[in-house]
Amino acid sequence: MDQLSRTFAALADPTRRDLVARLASGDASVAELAAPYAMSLQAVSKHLSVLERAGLVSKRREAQRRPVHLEAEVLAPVTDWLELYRRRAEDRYQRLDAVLAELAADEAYPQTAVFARPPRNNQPEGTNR
Amino acid sequence: MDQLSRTFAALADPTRRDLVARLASGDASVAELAAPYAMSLQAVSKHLSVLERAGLVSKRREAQRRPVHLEAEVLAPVTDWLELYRRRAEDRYQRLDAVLAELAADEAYPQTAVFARPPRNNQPEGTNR
DNA sequence: TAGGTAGTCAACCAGTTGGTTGATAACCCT
DNA sequence: AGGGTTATCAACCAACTGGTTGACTACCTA
Repeated sequence: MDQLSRTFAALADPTRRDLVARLASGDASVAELAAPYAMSLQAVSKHLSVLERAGLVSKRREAQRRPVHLEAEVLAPVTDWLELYRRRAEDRYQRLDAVLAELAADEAYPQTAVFARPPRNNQPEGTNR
Repeated sequence: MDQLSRTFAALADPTRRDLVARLASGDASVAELAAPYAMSLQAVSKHLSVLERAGLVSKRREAQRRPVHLEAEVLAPVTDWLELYRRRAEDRYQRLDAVLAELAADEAYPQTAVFARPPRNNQPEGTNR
């Protein structure tokens, strides 16, 4: 699985998002993190492993404790990806408005023209999971 | 499953992200979308259903075709969530720098003090899946 | 009206996920 | 040395995911 997929997948769980949210205001041990939830410590530990494999979190060692630290930088590529396509779709929308206005001014048959695009041929970054 | 989880989960797959990327530059039919991939039309149709349940995409009806349209607005809450915690962690990091500088100026034992936080007690938005 | 095209639905399968319990490791403190 | 904490590891389980194939529906067109 690629990095971006791992990050999105890691954040696709309410408990894990809550962990990230809490870690944003400071490091905490596994037991501290686990306390509020109605699930076993092991389950929380697993959630933290998922976050760790996604690079969202790191643990250092301090006696028996394993203080967890949020690595917030890795959120940046995710935001970038989202912004890229949000913006692109928005731009296209505005261009569409312009095109429609122009068509209306000319003579115009409806939106079918907008719809016929040259077939693209890009592969996804990696199709397997 | 909550909305945010559905959206993150929908984007946690390279094929689905590629679909979103391609749809950002214009609507397309299911067959058009499926063409580049080495998987069945049904598989792509399933991916589109996932995107649709997440609200990222809508289909209209046009003869036999089902042109798919990207609903880019729903990306906004995701970006918002990410930005909130990225920024919060960043702020804390800078505050930490300040604190450490001050401690160093005073006398200071290491970062253990930063570590002891009052135990929080918030539940995640919904723990079940 | 018959046939091709576009798409969905249903059943199935292997692998992953999110949780459980029990055992074990590593460390601090008497 | 022994006991209590903190955390991980391992085995297990039910539910979900991402893919397959086959059958079906809906529509256009000759």
